[in-house]
Amino acid sequence: MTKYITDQALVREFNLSSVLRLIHAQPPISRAQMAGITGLNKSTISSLVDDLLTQNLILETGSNTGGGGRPATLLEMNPQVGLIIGVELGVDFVSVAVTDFLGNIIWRRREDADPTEDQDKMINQTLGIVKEAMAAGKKKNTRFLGLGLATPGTVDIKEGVLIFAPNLHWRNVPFGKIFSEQTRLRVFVENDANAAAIAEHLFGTARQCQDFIFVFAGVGIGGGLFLNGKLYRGKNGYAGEIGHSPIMAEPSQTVCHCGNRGCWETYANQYSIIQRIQARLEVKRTSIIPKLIAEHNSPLSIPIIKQAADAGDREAIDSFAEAGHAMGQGLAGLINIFNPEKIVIGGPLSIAGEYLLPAIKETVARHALPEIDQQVEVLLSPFGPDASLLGAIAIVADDILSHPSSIEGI
Amino acid sequence: MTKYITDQALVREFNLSSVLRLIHAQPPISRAQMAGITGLNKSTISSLVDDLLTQNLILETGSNTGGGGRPATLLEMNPQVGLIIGVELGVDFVSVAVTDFLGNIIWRRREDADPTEDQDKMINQTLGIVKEAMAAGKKKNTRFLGLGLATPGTVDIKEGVLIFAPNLHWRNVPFGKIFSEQTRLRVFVENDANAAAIAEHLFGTARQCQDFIFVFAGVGIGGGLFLNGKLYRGKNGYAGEIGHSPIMAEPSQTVCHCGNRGCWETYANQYSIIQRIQARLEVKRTSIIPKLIAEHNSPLSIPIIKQAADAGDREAIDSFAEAGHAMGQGLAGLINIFNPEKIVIGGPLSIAGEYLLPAIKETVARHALPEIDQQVEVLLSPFGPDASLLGAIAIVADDILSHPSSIEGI
DNA sequence: TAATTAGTATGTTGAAGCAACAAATTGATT
DNA sequence: AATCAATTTGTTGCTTCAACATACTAATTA
Repeated sequence: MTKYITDQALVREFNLSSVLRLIHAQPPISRAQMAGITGLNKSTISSLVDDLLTQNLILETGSNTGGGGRPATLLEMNPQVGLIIGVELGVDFVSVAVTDFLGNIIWRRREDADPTEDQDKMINQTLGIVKEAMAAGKKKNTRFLGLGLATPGTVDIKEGVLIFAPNLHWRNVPFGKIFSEQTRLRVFVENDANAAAIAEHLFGTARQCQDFIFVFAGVGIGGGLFLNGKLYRGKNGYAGEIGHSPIMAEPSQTVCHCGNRGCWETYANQYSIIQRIQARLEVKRTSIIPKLIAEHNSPLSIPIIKQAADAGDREAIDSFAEAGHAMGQGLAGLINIFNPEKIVIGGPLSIAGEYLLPAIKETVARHALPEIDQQVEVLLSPFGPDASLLGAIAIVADDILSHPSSIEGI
Repeated sequence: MTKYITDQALVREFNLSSVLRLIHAQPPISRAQMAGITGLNKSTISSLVDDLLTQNLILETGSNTGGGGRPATLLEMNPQVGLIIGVELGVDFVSVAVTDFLGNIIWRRREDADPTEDQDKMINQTLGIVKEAMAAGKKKNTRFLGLGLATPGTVDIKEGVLIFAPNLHWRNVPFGKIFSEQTRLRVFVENDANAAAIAEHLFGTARQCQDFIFVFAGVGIGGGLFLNGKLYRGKNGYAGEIGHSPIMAEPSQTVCHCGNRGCWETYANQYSIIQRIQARLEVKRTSIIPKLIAEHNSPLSIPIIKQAADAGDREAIDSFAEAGHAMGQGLAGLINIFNPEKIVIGGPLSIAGEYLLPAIKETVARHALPEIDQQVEVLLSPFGPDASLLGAIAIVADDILSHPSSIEGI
């Protein structure tokens, strides 16, 4: 439903949030600069800044004695205002991190996990790590601002319930309730790709960016759509299933788990790369990959292929390039549809980004409409495979940036 | 850039707009009901409604003596507040309409035109029709609220300039300047599919709908993306080029004018249907279409094929179904990406909607992810081939709904 | 010392809330 | 049938408080 402005308190909250986001996005910044940017009166800005200083959300840090006139007092975020806990539930692992308010990691742990085995077991394993995280954070002598949880699947973000995650085979899991009862923290739950998109907007490579798409490349290919300056979730929160669009490729398509043939994600997910390598190795044996597999004593994986590519292995490099071309074809379609400012690629596959990106860009340029293609920047997430973990952090920070006075109650 | 709330006048304007849109969307409605819906105080609503009554934007119409208690005074839009002129520049025609504030058509005219011949000539032809429209409107003894112009291509809506229209081969045409100088009216310019989407939201089948996609099917296939309750234009206004996504089809693809093979729009635009019919007629001659072509003494066209289908002609019906299947494949991809509430199909091709829609729905159901497909409604625009003409009207009405006090100056 | 820019203090404006009230109806009670 | 309580709608007058305007002080450069 549409949001209506009601009383003056909401106006205050809105402007407080605008000023805080401005300081967050373009630090350091002075009161006078912000008055210019926002159109708000100088004295109003001063009053809002006073509030934020009182709440310890921001700091006065030095002064800018640039041109003539009185030097400006510069303002920045206060990273120490409190800690945030982020949890990423992956398809075969759990990651937990503790960060300051700016997303700087203070503590982290990652464990393998198997969601198909037992749901309660995996949740308890996660809760165990979270409790360690809290113990580590408590040494910092500050408070926790909240806990964010990113998970594949559809999420009812208001209730904090995972509605349906096909990859985990989970339905209706009340993460919000479970984690807030166990930690006594405010808990936010969000889809992994959506969360990662918010992380890029707040901490990453899409700051200031109103229109971009985060592409989560891993077991499947998912998307976080950040449009008109906010996340787009669709009618029921399913928006962003970009991996099941067809691409133009040779007719011998494998059947996607969605039942169709030709889906983009069947050509460019991590298994497709592994299969491609395996097929190549059966024909040709000049690769160093078999040796690496033996050394690691583990099945073929993206990190191993990456290591081979780093050593100059042709098979590895070519396979990544093939996947990059498939990815580029899918992206070209998205670019035509969205005319985005940026495409940001993250997730497990992005550790091989340096090998994928040239192929991606080349294919995008060939298939997207030239007028639109010239406007878009295709980038790798600075968080790589941790994009959703940082996303879990980001959804907590984002809530505070939206409602600055809410932290009074914490 | 982000919109900042500044002074109380903006809050007033915002709430005035909220109340006006509510009356527009759910008439008739009482002050008390609106207080409930918006959360604004009863007395605030009364004050806002007084303003709108003074401006003649709304009317008190009867009272609702339903349950116990004092009967409510019901409010509706005042269609007579002023007239709107809409102009659609098509690839081979010009349409002009005069409507009241609710989009009811009072006068209209459509003429064939050839944009490739001479740009000035086509603009003068259009201006001529607009002047007739104004003469017709002046008899109604009311004012004009503005003129809207819908055109294929990319538009700088702030400056009212058509940046680039590949189908017309036009670049940098300052429609806003030209038409406001010639008519002395406020002029709004918008892309045809975007305008049509706004028409669906205000007057058509997507009222109240926050997330829907308008599909303009004609010479090409374009999209108007209405997301999170507002139009999404992308970084440079190119968003909505949905027709160049590939679909899964037999490998013998024709080359699209964009240079790629396999584009959705090459399988489902109006020429593709005409070609399909021609190919069938060369093989088989039991169709009534050759007879109809002779009767009309004009080349094969969608209306003729439609007429044949109405008469039960197999070739016509089957060709529409084939196009519908292609359309359904393209829509399935969009549905996965957007999880929209509705898909609304309009434009020239939609006159054959009754023959296309069953095939579209069947194919969508087969190719979209079931979870998402169950949420979407695929509909025909009630305005059919006039969707963009009504769109031109709608962008004027929408501006007034957004800024109710702006009409004081008209 | 003048000019310039940053930020603050004080009083004003006005949008919306609040609470009490008036208006118009229904229905139960006398 | 007349009356009165209950209920819902809409208005009036007063209060609150967020932002503005303007005049001020502060701190720097030339």
